[in-house]
Amino acid sequence: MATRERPRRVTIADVARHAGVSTTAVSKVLRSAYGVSPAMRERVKAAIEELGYRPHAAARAMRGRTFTIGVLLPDLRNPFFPDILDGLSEQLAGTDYQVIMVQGGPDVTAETRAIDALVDRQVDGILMIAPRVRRVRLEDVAAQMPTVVLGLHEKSALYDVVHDDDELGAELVVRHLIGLGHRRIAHIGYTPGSRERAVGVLDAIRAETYARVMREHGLQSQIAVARAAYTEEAGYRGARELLERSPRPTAIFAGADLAALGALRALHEAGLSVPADVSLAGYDNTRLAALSSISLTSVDQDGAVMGRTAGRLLLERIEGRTSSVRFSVTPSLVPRRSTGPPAPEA
Amino acid sequence: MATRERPRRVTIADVARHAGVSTTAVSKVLRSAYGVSPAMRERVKAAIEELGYRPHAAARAMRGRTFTIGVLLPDLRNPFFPDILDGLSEQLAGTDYQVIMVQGGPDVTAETRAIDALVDRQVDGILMIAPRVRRVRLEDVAAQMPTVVLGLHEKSALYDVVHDDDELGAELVVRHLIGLGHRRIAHIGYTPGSRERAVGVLDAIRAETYARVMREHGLQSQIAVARAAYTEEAGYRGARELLERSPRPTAIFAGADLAALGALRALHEAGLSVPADVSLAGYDNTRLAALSSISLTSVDQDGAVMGRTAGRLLLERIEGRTSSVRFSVTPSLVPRRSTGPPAPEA
DNA sequence: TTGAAAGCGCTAACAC
DNA sequence: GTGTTAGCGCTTTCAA
Repeated sequence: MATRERPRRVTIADVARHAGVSTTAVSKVLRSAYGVSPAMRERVKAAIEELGYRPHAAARAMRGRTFTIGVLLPDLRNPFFPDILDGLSEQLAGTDYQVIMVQGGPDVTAETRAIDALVDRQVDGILMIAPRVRRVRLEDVAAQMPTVVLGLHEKSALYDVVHDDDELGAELVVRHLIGLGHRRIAHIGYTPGSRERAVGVLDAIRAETYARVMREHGLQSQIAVARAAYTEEAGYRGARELLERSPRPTAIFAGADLAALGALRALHEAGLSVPADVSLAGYDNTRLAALSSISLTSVDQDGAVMGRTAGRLLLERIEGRTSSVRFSVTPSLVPRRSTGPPAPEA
Repeated sequence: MATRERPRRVTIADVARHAGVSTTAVSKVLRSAYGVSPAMRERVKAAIEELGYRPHAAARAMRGRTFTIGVLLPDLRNPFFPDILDGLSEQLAGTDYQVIMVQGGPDVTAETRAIDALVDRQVDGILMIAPRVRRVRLEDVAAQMPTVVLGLHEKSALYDVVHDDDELGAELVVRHLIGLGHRRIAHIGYTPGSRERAVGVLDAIRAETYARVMREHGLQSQIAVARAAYTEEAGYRGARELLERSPRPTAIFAGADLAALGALRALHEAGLSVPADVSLAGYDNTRLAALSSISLTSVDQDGAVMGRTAGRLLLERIEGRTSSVRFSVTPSLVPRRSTGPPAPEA
C-alpha cells in the first residue's frame, strides 16, 4: 500500500459524536428506520451534512445491504447493451441503488470470474445479460442473492428471466428474406463451447428458428450456418466463411447488428454490393443500423423496457419476493435498404 | 430482504476448521505472506479447494485490499472506451485484480455519484476516464486511493495522468482540411457546464487547437463551433445547427467519431453528400470509422496502450509509488473517403 | 512457525 | 425514543 498519509474516512461514530447522539440513532436515520424523533433526525442530518459523511459500503456489506446492483455485461462493444442499462438506470433513479458493471469476456472462465466478483462484493441484486455459464452455476448464484437473467428463455424457480421473443424475431427476418425471393439464405451466429450452455440462450434460439423456418419452406438443403459469436470480428470471419461456399448465399441473416457490421466489412472486401449481390439483415435495431449509409434491415427489441423490467424485478426480489417471474418483449421487423430481391440467376 | 434460506458462505473459519489450523494461517496462505510452512500451505490450499472457498471482498475491504480496480466510464456508447478497457484488462491479467465499472452519465452530479460509489466500495485503485468534475474533487479522491486520470492534460501531484496528444491530433485534422482547400471549417465539441472543469480536458483542448490553427491560417473569421458532448445525439444536433448557418461550412471536424456519426446522420437528412458537399472528420479512429460504407477520416490514438499504461501506473501506486507520472501517446491522422476537396464556389 | 485476539464501520437485537 | 453491545469475515499485531 502507498505509504502516504491517507485521510481517515468520516465514520458513523464521528457523526454520532458531532451530533451528540448514539451510533444507533445515526444508523437509523441513514436507513430511515423507525424510532427516531424528528428533532434527533434533524440534528443527525445536519451533522452528516457538515462532516460530509457517506456510508462505507464495505462495512454495510458485512451486515445488511450494499445498495448495489451488479450487472454482468458480456461485451462492452455491443451497442445494444447500453439500451438495457439506460432502462435499468431509469428504474433505479430515485432509489439509493448504484449500478456496478463487470465485463464477461470471451470465454466461460472469464465470465465465471466476473460473476464471482459481483457475488464476492456482496451486491444486493445481480443482473446477468446473456450469460453462458451452465444453469447450475446460475442457480447457485440465485440461491445466494436476488437474480435476474436477461436473454435466457428457460424458466427457473430461483431467478427471474427477461427476454425478447427471439423465435418470433428470427422468424420475421427469415420470412422477410424468403418473401423477397431468396432461397440461399445463410445465418451467422451461435457458437456453443464445451463448458457452455447449449439450449435456451438467445443466440441458440435465433439459430434454431432460422433452421426451422428454412425447413418449413422446403429449404433444408440450403441451410448454412457460420458459427460465430455476436462480435464484429466474428461476424467478419463468419461472412468470409460463407462467401467461400459455392454457390454463395444470396442473403445473410446475422444474429446481431454488431455481427452484421462485420459481415458488411467482409462483403465490401469481397467487392460485393448490398443488397444487389447479397442481402444482409441483423438483429437488435441498434442506432448504427439506422444510419443512412448502413441502412441495415434489423429486428427491433425494446432494450429499455427489458432493462426497466429487470430493475423492477430485482427491487421486488430484494423486498422479499421469492416466486419467479418471466417477462417477454415482442420484437418487430424494421426493413431497410440492406435487403432486397436476389439478382436473377445467371 | 428475501426471506428464503440463503446458504451461508464458506468463510475463512470453515477452511481453518477443515484444515485443522488457525484462521491466521489461512489468511497468510491467501495473501502468500511469510511465516507458513510448506506442509501447512498445502493443507490449507487443499481445504480451500475442497470447500470451494472464495474470500469475501467486503470483509477484506474492512482491513486490507479488495483486489478491485474501479473504472469511471463517461458513456457506455462511445466505441473508443472498450479499447482502453481491453488494455487495462490485459495489464491486469495474471494478477488477482478485478475491474468494476460505473457509468458517469450526462451531468456532473451523476458523475460525482458514480465516483463516490467506487470510493465507498473501497476499490484499491481508481481509473477515471475523461472526468468532468472539478480538480479539487479529483485530488480529494486521489488523496484517499491510488488514482489515474485518463484524458486530462493537467498534471497533479496526487494522481497520474494518461492522455493522447490532443493538440497534435486536432492540428493534424484541421491542417488536413485546410490542405484540401477548405476555409469554412466548423467544429463540433466541447460543452462546458456550470460546475464542470473548463480547462485541460481533452475536448476543450481539441476545440482550442481547432481555433488556434484556424487563426494561424488567417481563418479566424471562419471559426464556427457547435458546442456538443461527444455523443451521437449531440453530434446530430451540432451538425444541424452548423448547417443552418449561411454560408454553410464545407467541412466539419467532429471531436469524436461518435459525434461524427451523428453529424453524418444530419448531413444525410439534409440531402448533402459526403465529401462532395461537406467533408467530415472525426477523432478516435474507432472500428466504425474504418467501415467501408462510412469510411470516416479520423485520428488514431492507441487506446489499448493508454489502458495498459493506466493499469501499470495503478499497480505501481498500489505498491507504494507516491510520485506522480504523466504519460502521453502520439496520435496519427487516418485519411479516408469522408474528406476531400471542397466543391468549387458557385 | 503458529495461533489468540483486537478491531475495521456498520446494523440490529435488546435493555433501558 | 434512545443507547449499549455483539457480531459480520477478514487482517494484523503480538505472544507463545
